[in-house]
Amino acid sequence: MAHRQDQQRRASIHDVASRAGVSAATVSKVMAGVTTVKPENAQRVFDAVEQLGYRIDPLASDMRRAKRRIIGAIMPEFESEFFGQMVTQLESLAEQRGYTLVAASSRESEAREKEILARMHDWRVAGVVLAPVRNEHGPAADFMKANGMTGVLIDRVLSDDVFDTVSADSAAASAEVARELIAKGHRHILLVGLGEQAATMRARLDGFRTTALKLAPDVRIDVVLAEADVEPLRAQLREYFAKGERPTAVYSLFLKGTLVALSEFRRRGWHCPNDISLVGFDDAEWMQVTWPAIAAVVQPVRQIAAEAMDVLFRRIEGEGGPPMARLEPCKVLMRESVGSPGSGPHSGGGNRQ
Amino acid sequence: MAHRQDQQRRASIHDVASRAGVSAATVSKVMAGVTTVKPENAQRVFDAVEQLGYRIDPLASDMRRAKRRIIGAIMPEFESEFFGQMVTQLESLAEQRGYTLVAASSRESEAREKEILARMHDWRVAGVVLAPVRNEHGPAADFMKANGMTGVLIDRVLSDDVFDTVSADSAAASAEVARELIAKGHRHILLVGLGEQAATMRARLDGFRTTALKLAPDVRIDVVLAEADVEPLRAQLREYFAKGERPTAVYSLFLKGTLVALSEFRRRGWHCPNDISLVGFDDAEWMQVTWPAIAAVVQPVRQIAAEAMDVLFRRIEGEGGPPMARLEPCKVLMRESVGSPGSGPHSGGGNRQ
DNA sequence: CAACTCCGAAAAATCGATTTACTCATTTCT
DNA sequence: AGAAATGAGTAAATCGATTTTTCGGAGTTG
Repeated sequence: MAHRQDQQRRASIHDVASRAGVSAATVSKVMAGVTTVKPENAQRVFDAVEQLGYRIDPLASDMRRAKRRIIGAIMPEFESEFFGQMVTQLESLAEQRGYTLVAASSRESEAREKEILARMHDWRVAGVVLAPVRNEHGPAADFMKANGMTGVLIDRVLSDDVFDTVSADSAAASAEVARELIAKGHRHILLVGLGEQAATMRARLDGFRTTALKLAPDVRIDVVLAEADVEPLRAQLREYFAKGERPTAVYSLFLKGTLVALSEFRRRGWHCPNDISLVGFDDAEWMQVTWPAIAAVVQPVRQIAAEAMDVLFRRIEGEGGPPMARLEPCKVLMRESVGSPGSGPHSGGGNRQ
Repeated sequence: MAHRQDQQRRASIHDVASRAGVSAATVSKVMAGVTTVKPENAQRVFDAVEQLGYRIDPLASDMRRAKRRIIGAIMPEFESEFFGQMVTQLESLAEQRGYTLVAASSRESEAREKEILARMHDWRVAGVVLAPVRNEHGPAADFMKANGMTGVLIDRVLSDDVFDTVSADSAAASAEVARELIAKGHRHILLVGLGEQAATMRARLDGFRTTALKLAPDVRIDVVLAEADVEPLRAQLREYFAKGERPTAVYSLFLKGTLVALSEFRRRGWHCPNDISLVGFDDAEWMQVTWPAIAAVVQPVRQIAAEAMDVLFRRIEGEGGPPMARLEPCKVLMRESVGSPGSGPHSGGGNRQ
């Protein structure tokens, strides 16, 4: 039982040492599980530890080593299920290896990303899991390279010449979406994306286009790409529909795009899947309880997190070799928001609002 | 310009000191902004700092003080918008004061909650923001009290005899929901909740019931309360409807309950608001883009975070006085999922699945 | 029996800052 | 003028561990 010290300062290794009648070095060895300690002394140490409720101070413990047992995680935001689950996973994996995870949100800003990184460098973190705002070529990755930091890039990346990367296999998933939509008879499809995340978006776009065109050379694929923010995307989308464009299906290349598409459908009084079909990259819990349920590409969060931490720790332990670029396979959940064109009333441009 | 040190170890305060031709103590004073330093020496220090790219090592800097400049945050989960926004806010507020936020997820487990707390105690965090899994009377709060930790409890709490608490004003919000539903003519309303979070749930429940009964003494209020988990709630809800119960409105007292209610409506082919009205405690981004948009109580995340950090730092700085229990007002967004009973086809127990 | 190797443990150095105590000069006050 | 107060700075102690070095004694060897 170890109470009674309460608010006063906690027992240090020296307190344990003097209580056990040994030196601090011996206590340190016992705690580290070194075998060259006389069993009798080890027992005295254990007893003292028990009586004083002693626990190693991780801060002091990390002081001497060049790399502290801290992993930094930088995510663009914490508000979505994807990054929420990602942080949960990363934290759990770091903890399993005796590391502390310090997570920070770059709030979709590259400037902040770099600031956070500098702070983590100050903390001398052993490694960083960076989900860049834009892609692998931003200032954050440069900073990491310039300062010789150990890290792994995830999510909005494809490959890098210095860091390992782990992301969802956007191209393959998009190809599958293409197969499904073409098979359902869609021949006029709108893709909605964000230009900033260049490589990933391109992979999703090309993955879709290549497969769609192969299966149906006559398919018409329109693309609405906003530069950086979501609101401009809404405006562009509105303009696109205002021109009278009437695709039979929309494939949103990212989560917020799915929200925007849905709300634009609402404005016009279009219902899925009768008036238009919808598939979104990235799944969310609500998508299966709404009516209709929204079809989505499910990213393998756990695998991405596990793989990222795996390769990160291998690098921390000094493993060499060229950086690897992992792509983890997604699942595509075709739900009610996808149907065949023309199977419903297809009410046309009625505007409800 | 400070590059060129790259992977080798970073400059320490002694490196700066010798380059500037002063002692480490002087460098420390300059960095801390102490005025009793000759301007000339201060300048030499600044120059050396610039040239070496020196930055204080927060770990070493914290070594001596009893309370490190770290704030711990423990949330039940990271996957929901509410806690995601909360962590983002808390991180931002901690950073503003020069503190580092270490966030951890208890994953809805009180056992884990206590483990995390023990680890944070090891880190000698200056303070903890705890959003308990259950309520303010769990083992985690006990641990904090037993060890004299500084902290503030948020979200699923009402008040405590030791710690300050900050949460949404559940009762007032629920009273407003009651007013709205009664005004719309509802006289048979189902409340859906989770028993584990006793006090908060009770506040929402009582807040609703009191006001509803005052305005319409003839109202019938049913309650389906699951003990701990969400799946049992689904089963109970299914059983409730299977009995032939047919309330005209459902008020879910927590987010997951809203999801469950919606999916049960789906199973039976009921649409909002024609067949049944729905209001949920806790808002989410998707709720305004689905059809119908789901009415919800919006919790004041920013205010809760700001108030929590405010009072926490006051306590860290030694402010005494009895613990305070803050309740922050919510907003109620009445959206399309709420209508008047009998205004639609009210199709009865049609089962789609 | 002296020289040598091992073992286990203690003493001391180290990590990178902060803080205390103390040393000279200057001022300031009486 | 002499005492006290202030200024500016340094050396050393400190925080709580880990790691390196040193040391005493037991056991081996020639």
